Amino acid sequence: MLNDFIKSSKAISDETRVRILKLLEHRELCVCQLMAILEMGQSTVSKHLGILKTAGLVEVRKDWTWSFYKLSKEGRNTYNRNFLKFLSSVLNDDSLILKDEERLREVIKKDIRILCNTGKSK
Amino acid sequence: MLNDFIKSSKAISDETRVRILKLLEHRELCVCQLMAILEMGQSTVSKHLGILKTAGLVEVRKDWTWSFYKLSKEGRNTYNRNFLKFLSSVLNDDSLILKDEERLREVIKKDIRILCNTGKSK
DNA sequence: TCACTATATCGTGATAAAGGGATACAAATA
DNA sequence: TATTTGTATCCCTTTATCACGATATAGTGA
Repeated sequence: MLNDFIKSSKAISDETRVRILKLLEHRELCVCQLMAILEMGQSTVSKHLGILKTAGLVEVRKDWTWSFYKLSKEGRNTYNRNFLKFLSSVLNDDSLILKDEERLREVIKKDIRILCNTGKSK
Repeated sequence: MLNDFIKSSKAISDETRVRILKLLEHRELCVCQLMAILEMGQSTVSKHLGILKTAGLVEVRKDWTWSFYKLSKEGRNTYNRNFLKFLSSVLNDDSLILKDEERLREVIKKDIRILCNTGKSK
């Protein structure tokens, strides 16, 4: 109850996680794509996704070896739909969010196998 | 922009502050009344109120020697009205929130001068 | 089976936040 | 002026959070 609410609001009260959620409003993304857009390490991105998943704000779909994350439609947590709806209505003209969307467009042009390979070690 | 959003969401992602905001939905309250309801130290309550005020979620009215806090109607921060509206629609049947409201009813029965005197030292 | 790849988890150091005691301050009172 | 009162601020300790490197795991392909 209160704990669920706190968990969700803590989840959305981090810049990186808000950026991720705003990106996922456009389409599902895997970890390495998010790494490329956010320019952050793999463990960092993965942990943030874990927090969002634990809060019930996103869900995962395994495809081949990739984990594709997307905004959760239902959400076992009552508040999540409201949080996500609220979030979708704001920050759409924020400069950082716009820059992320710009990078998103670049990233999805590329073949995911090449992107993820070059994204990490050789 | 993003920073304002993060600041507001951080402000509401703490149990004590959510309890305060839910109490302020009913009426304005001074620090010592909140101390009595929350059973927390004066500095703790004051600090939380400071965070809420900085985020623009509450505003203060000085009356005599008391600082009465209430939910801010306008809010320089665009998101606050939405956050407060959202908050008012949830947690109304949470057990802790209900208990706080119970205590609120007891507290507002008492003369504020007596309450605040006994609330602290001697 | 062995190596590779994408992701998850663990451990760590740095930073921030929570709670509370002590102190500072401003307004009211004596 | 000295004192009291309500609140804000400072300092300290404990706990949480962030970012990252290193390691673990699970699935794929040879």
